Amino acid sequence: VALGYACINMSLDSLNKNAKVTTNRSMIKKTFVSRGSQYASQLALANCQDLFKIVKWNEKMGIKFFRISSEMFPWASEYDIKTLPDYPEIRNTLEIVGKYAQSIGHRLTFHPGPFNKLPSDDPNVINNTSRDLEIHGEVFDLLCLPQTPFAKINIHVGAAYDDKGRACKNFIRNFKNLSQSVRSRLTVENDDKASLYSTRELYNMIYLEIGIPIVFDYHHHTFCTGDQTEQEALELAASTWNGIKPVVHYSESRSLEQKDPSIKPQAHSDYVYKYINTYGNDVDIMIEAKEKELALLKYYKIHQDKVTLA
DNA sequence: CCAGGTCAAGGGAGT
DNA sequence: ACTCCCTTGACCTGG
Repeated sequence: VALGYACINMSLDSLNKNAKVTTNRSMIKKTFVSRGSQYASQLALANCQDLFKIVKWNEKMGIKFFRISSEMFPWASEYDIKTLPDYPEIRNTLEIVGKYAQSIGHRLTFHPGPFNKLPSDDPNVINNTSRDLEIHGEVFDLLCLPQTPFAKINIHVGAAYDDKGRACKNFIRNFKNLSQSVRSRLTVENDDKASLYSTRELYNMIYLEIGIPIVFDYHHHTFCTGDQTEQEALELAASTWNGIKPVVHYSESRSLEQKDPSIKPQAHSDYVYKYINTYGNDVDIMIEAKEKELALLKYYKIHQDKVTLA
């Protein structure tokens, strides 16, 4: 069981402005319009170089699991990465990072954003979604990571349109048009509202049709159980990974942590406190907490007697 | 240097 | 019809 954290390293990101280490350099549209992919290239290269620093920092701390930010290439949908002025250096950097990560057993994953809507009927939406997913596949290929869900690209189904059966059929049809680079890595995650997809629904409507693994999210499960216990849903999801170690997501309620009922219950806490019960299953746990690796290390400290980092 | 306003995308939910 | 929220806050401007 490896513990992981997502996208931002607080320890390195909160250094002073010139020294900060981050993979999230970005820009608003106005800046992209005026400065274009030249500037995007600079930001992307700096992001890739800092990814290496984060992975090395993780290794030093004993952490073996990290979610890469989808903002590494700002405005990536608007250009071809291979045409960037810094492409040779970017490619070289990513190859070094990925091979280093593989050599030390450090797992890297992606979680593209909520605008990816594979169930859509709108060809423009499908184009945008495919484009975004393909970029994630391309970056994993540049990192020389395996075309398996070990390097997962995890998304939500994304829509129900009052007809989950039809939505999932669309999802599957559009899935089949994606490249091998994406299809081989794609996973789906259970949702945090009853109107969307429980683990059981993902199993029946997605996994049984196309065999892609399910990421079980503990916190989401409490809002959308599909009439399964936590253990049942976790084990159903874990059964879909076909030899690759499953990933689960863990977070706790911010509303309870901050003792503020006005915060919506789905929001994530700064830290996590409870022991994460995996019911004896060998899984990697992505801890989704606002304080990132600090939350991970604190969790490890609290539960040191029964938890290992990796 | 800082706080406050703003920011690509699609869908769902609350107003 | 409008606004906010979501993977993951970060960018930019005006003071």
